[in-house]
Amino acid sequence: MQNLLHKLNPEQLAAVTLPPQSALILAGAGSGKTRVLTTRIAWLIQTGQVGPSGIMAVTFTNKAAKEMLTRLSAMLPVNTRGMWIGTFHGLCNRLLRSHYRDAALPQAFQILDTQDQLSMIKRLLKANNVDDEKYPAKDLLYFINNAKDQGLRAQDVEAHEPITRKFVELYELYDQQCQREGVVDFAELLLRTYELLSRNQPLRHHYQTRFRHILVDEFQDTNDLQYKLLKLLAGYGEGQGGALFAVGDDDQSIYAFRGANVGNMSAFERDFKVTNLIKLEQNYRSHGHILDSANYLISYNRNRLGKNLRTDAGQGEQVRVYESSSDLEEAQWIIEEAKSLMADGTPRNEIAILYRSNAQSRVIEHALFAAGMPYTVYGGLRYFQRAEVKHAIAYLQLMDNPHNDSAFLRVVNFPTRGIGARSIELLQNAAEQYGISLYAAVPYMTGKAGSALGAFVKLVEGARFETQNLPLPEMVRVVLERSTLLTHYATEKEGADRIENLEQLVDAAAQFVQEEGFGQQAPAHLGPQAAAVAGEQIVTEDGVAILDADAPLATVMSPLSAFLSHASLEAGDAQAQAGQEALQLMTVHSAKGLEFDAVFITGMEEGLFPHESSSREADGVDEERRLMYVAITRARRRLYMSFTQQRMLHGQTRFNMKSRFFDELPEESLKWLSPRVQGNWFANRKSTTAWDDAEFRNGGVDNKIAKQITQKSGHSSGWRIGESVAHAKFGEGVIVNIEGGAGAARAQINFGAAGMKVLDLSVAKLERL
DNA sequence: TCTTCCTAGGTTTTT
DNA sequence: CCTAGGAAGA
Repeated sequence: MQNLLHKLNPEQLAAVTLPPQSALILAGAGSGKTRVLTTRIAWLIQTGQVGPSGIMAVTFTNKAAKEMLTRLSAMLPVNTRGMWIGTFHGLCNRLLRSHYRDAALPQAFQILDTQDQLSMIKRLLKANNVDDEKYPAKDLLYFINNAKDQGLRAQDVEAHEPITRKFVELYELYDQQCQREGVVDFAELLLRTYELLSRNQPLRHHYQTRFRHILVDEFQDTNDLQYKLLKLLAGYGEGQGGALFAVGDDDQSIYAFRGANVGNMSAFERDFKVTNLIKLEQNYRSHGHILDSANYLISYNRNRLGKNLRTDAGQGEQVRVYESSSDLEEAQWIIEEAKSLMADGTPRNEIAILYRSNAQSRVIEHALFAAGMPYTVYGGLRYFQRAEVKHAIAYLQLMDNPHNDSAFLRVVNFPTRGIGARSIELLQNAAEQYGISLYAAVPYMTGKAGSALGAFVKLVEGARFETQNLPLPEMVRVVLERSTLLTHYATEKEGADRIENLEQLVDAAAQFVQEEGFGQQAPAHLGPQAAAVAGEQIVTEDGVAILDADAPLATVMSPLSAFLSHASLEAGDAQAQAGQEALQLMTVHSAKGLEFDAVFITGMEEGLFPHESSSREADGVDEERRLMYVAITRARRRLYMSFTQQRMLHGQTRFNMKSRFFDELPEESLKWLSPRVQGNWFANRKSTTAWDDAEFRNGGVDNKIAKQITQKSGHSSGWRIGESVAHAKFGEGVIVNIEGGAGAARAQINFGAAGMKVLDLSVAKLERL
C-alpha cells in the first residue's frame, strides 16, 4: 500500500487520503484521474476505514467500470465482488431486480434500448391515431427521455402549449404501456430507482448506511436525475449517508446535448458545502506546446471552475497546422504525414485521425483504402444492435416475458411465416380491446390469421419447454435453430456474416454464464439458501424482511433474464478491432479518455468545428471549444491541425473559413506548414505535392472536381472562388461564388459571423490574405 | 409478400 | 453524396 501512495504526486496523494467527507476533485486531462479513484478505494479499504461492501463507485461506461475493477484487483488482495462498481444503469438494474416488488415491476422486467423505445413510441402514436407529421415519434422520444433525465413524470411536466400538452398526454400513455408490457427504458431504470428510494424510507436508510463512500467518475457528465440519485444515496438533507467523492473536469464536458449538466459540479460544491476541492493539474501525457495550446484555448471559455495543466515533459514540438485546397488533398496530406511518422518509428495504432462529425470520415477512408493503409473506424453498430442478433434476442425475450410487444412484433413474422400486416392489425385491435399484450391476445384470433399466430405461440412455448432445464448457451443454440433464423440466413446472399454473428451469441452466453457465476444449478433451488448467505436483511415498513441487493444476480433472477439485461446494458464492441495495427479514425467525442502519440485534428473550419448548429444554442460555442480542448489533449508528442478551402458536404461543395479556434491558440506554439497560396493554387499544388498521384488523376469523382477547380480557378476579375479575403467592415471571409464579367463582377463572400454578402468587386475594397 | 423506386434528411453517444 | 425508411408495383 505504501508503495501505491509513494507513486502519487502531492495533489494526488492529498485527494486519495482525504478524510471521509464529500470532496470534489478537478482532474485535468491526463492527470491520473483513474489512478486517484482506484487508489482512493484501495486506501480506504486497506486502512480499515471501510469494508468492500461499503464502497459504491459509479461510471458512465462499462469500459470505465471494467478498467476500474481490473486496476483495483491488481492493487488489493480483496475480492472485488462485494464492491458496487458499475454504471449508473447497471447499479440501478441490480437494485430494481432485488426490490422489484417495491418498485412495482415484474422480476423479469426487460430493458428497452433506444431502438426498441422508438418502435414502441411509433406503435403508440399509431394506436392513438396521432398525426406523426405534427407529433414526430423522434420528438416524442426526445421529450420523454428529457423529462425522465430531469426526474419528471408526465404529471410533473409543465405544459403551456398545445403540442407540449399532447406530448405530456402521450408520455403518460407510454409509461402505462411500458408497465403493461413489463419493460423499462434506460432513463426509467434510474427514475424508478430514484422513486423507489425516495418513497421507501427503510430501504433508503439501509443503502445510505451501507455505502459509506460513493465515488463518481466523470462527474461533469451527470444529468439532473443522476445527481438527484447521488444526493439521495449520500443522504443529502437527512444527515446520514456516506461521503460523495466526485471526480470530474468541467473543461471536458461535451455531452450537454444528451442531458449532462456541468452545473452539477458547482451545485455539488454548494449543496454539500465542499471544503475539499483539489485540482489535479500535473499532466503526464502531453508535451508543453500541446498543453499550452489547450490551456490558451480553453481560457476563452467563461464560467470555468478554473485550472491550468502543466507538464515536466518539456516543450516538445510545435503544433503543425496545414491548409489544404480540398478535402481530398487534406486526406492525401494526412497519408503522407502518417507515412513519415511511421517511418520515424511511431506505431500505426498510435496515430489517430479525429474529426467533428462522422460524415467526414468517408473521404479519409477512401484515400486510406486507395493507399493500402490499414485503418480502423470507431463507432458504428455494436454487436447486440445488429439486426440478426436483435432478432435472436427477441425470441429469447419472448420466452422470458411473452408480454414484450416490441419483441413480439420484431419476430412474429421473421423469418416470414405468413403473418401479414392485416393479421397484425386484427391482433392489435384485440389486444387493445382487452387491454392485454399481443401474445395474450392470440387465443382470441380466429381463422387463418388465428392458426398462423397460434403456430407462432406454439413455437415460442415449445422452445421454452424444451430449454427450461438447459444451460443458457444450449438454450441459445436451440432457439437459433427452432426460430429457423440460421436456415433463413443460409439462403440469403450476404447471410454468412450474419450466421457468424448468430453463432457468436452462443459464445457470448457461455462467457456470460462463466463471468457472472451462474452455475449449472437451476435458479429455482437457489432462493432460500442463497438468501441465508448473501446480503443483509432489511426490515421494511410493513415488517417484511427482505434481502438487500448484494446477493449475486444468480440468486435473484434466471440466467436468461440476466443475460437479456446484459445484452441491453452492454451493447458490446463496435466491430473494428481487427487486432492488427491500424490507423485510428474516430470522432472527437469518441476519442475522449484515449491518448495517442500523434493526433490529427481534421476539418478545422467554421461551420464544421465549431459546428454551425452550435451557434444556435446558448453556450454552444463554449461546448465546441471544450470539444476542441478534448481533441488537443489526446496527443502525447505530436499534434496536427488541418483545414481546407473547399469541402464536399451533403453533395455540395462548401467553402469555409478556417476555424475561429486558430485565433485562440498561442502563435508561438503553432507551426504553419503551408503558406497561403496566391493566385491559381491548383496549378501550383499539382506539381509540388502528392497531387499528381495517378489514383487522384484517374479517379472518377476526383477528376470531376479537379476539372471543376481548373475551370473556376481563374476568373477574369482576377479573383477566384475559395480565396480568403479581408474586408474593412466584415472582416475575414471566403469567396464562395463570382458572377458577371471582368468589368461588372460581383462576388458572393462568406464572412462567417458577419454572414453571407454579395459585393461588387470593382467597388468593394478587398484584401488578399 | 417481396421488390424497387423515391424522398427526406444528414452533429456529437452511452446506457 | 449517401443512407434509411416509406410507399407503390410484381
